[in-house]
Amino acid sequence: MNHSAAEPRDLFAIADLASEFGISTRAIRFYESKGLLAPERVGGTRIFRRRDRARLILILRGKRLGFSLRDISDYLSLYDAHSHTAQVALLAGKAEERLVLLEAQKRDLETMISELREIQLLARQRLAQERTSHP
Amino acid sequence: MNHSAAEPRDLFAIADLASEFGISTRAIRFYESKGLLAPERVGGTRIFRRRDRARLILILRGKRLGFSLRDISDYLSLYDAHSHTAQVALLAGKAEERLVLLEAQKRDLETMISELREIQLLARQRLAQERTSHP
DNA sequence: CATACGTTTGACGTTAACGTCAAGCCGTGG
DNA sequence: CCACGGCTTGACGTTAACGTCAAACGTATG
Repeated sequence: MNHSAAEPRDLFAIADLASEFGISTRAIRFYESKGLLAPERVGGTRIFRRRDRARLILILRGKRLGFSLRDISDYLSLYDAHSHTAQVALLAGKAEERLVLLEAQKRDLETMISELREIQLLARQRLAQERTSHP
Repeated sequence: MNHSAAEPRDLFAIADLASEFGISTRAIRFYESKGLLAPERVGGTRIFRRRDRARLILILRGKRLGFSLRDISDYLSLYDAHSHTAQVALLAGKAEERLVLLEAQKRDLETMISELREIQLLARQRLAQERTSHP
């Protein structure tokens, strides 16, 4: 019997992660070149462990949030132990700024959607009008 | 006595709009080159009216929302009368997609902020610990 | 052994949305 | 008249985040 229940893998090739997250191997190598990842090597080949995979997940979340790789790099370094409170506060500040932005965007977008709905309504009315006037 | 109460201006130079909205004149010319604006000309000089100014406001809102100039162009054309319902529906779709995205981002960001707060808490504790162990 | 596959590095290309000159036109003030 | 400020077009530069080859290597397989 196995000591582990789920037995999650610990070793990944670059293509494994690429396909799992729907990104290119080029992107992953690019992140490494920017210092966001540091997989081990066997010969020349990159070997990724769960830790690297976790970092990649954080990277992708950061990207979804619209942060630059530079920002994400700073963020990741907070997970690497010796984070200074000042640094953390700074990043938390950036995150909150962006949250405020997001909320404003959401309002803008809701405005936009209702404008579109109104235009749509008018267009539909126009169509109906044309049909009744050209029978 | 004037027939208008507020008497809003109707003619603007490119620099007026640029400074009003905190963008460059280059940007405005760029938007025109992409067909998003079509100010009148007096000689060679662009003259913007309220209508152009209104379009610029829509452009900037679109940009805040992360839409490409191409998307914004489509959106603007909806205001130019003959919008087809299909087009409107398509853009409303895009807007809603993005709204869903924004809501997901907001959740992601809230997660991120609480992570940062936690890291900050740990860092503070570590600092306090160091102070008591090195008096 | 041949070939096929996955991997590597390196170099160059790409896209969007402007920024940054450069050179020239135009009307005004002194 | 001449300088000045604001406007014009045109051309080239910039940045981020990869994409797209190319050439070479290692290894597993028939």
